[in-house]
Amino acid sequence: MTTTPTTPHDPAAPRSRRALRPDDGRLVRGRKARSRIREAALALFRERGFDGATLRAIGARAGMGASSIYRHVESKEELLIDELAARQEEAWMRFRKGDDRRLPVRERLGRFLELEHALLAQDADFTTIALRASTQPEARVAKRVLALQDRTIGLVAEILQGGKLRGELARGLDLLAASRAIVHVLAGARIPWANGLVSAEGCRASIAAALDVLFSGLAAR
Amino acid sequence: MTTTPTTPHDPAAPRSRRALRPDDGRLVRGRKARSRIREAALALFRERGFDGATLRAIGARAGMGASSIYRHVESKEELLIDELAARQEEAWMRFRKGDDRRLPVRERLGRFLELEHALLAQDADFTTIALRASTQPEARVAKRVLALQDRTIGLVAEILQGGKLRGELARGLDLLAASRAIVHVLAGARIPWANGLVSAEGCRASIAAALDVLFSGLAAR
DNA sequence: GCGTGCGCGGGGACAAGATCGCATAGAACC
DNA sequence: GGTTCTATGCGATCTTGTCCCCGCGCACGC
Repeated sequence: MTTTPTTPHDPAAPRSRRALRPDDGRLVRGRKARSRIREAALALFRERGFDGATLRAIGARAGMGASSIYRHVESKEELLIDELAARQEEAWMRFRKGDDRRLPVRERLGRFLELEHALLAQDADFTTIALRASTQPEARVAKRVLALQDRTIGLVAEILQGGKLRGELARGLDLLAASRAIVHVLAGARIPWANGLVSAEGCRASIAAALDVLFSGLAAR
Repeated sequence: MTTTPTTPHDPAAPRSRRALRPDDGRLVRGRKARSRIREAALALFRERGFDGATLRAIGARAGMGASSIYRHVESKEELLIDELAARQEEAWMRFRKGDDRRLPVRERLGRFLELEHALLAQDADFTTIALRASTQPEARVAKRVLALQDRTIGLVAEILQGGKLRGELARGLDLLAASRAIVHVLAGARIPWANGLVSAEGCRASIAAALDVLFSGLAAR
């Protein structure tokens, strides 16, 4: 997915001339440090929100100075994206586990969105930050967020595909465009909620209404 | 629109016990300063982009120190929101001027989106920043962006309404939900473009495809 | 055993947005 | 004319993400 893997200091793929053995003490220490950082960051995000969680505080909780965090991470946003990616993964796994391809598309889609929503609703910050990250000039982070979104779109497309095969969907339907539209509408509906302008219930209702519109279409029949 | 007008230092509505006459020298000076700031900010945004335009630089060009800017503005984002609002206003005016209510909805909508897009496409920064602003914890800015978006949604709803009256749209259509969906899809489609992951043409195509989907609907007929 | 290379951690510095307390100046009121 | 009130302006300072450079310590080849 990433078009430029030539990052000089990418900790995941060090460009050392002589490859280190994966059980090298230094690498092991590094991995432990990374997981400490992730834990600390997540806890502090929960406690104080993304902006409230200072890198210095995260560093302190992880047992290191703030600047050392940059040995393992390229930016603060990346910490949150890591977490977001992990949660997405989990939500998708959970979806697949309970998924039944014989159900009507509408229902499968509903279940998927339900899980996706539950995932993000855990912290309102996630919606906010994922979006903000996608608007950061630092390309690396934005691209990761968009890649995640692309995967979501892909999953939705897969679900729709099932429905299309069984004739539940319009024949000429552009699956990709449709999936994109669904995902975008979801994101758009969540923004006012993340800003506290709409209740969780209002957000859900808005999404449901949008799905109705999407399924039946605007044009007169 | 704003639910909390009790800001202690809101320059637009000072809560002085004794109201100042609008031609009070201080107020006049303040107005001039504000417009100088706006000019300087806009010019620098154009020259160096939002992040490249330092508050200190803006202040210098406006003939004052950076900190003084905060006498007139609550945050850097607000400067850009001002500009965005002005452009929205202009785009809407231009739309209304050339609008013909007898045209098919689809066409009217297309023209509207065209103008809206031309407006934002002037600087890719606008899409990015408007979106980023809507994710800022500072409620004031986020709310202004969302209010702008709400107005856009309202305008789209108005356009759709015309089509509905003439039977071009589905009878049971939820106009508000539909308008929201359209605007959200637009925003969603613009994000990858603003990040340079999709060409302007790709973005436009994606929007067109989404509109197709929206109009004809997902479900089989 | 011993240099050597490399990953890691830290202190300090920097940039830029934001805040604070003080100074100024002009208007209003006596 | 003097006092007071208040919008404006400024310099210093704070905060926080990020960068730079140094020292440490461990693994590896000799």
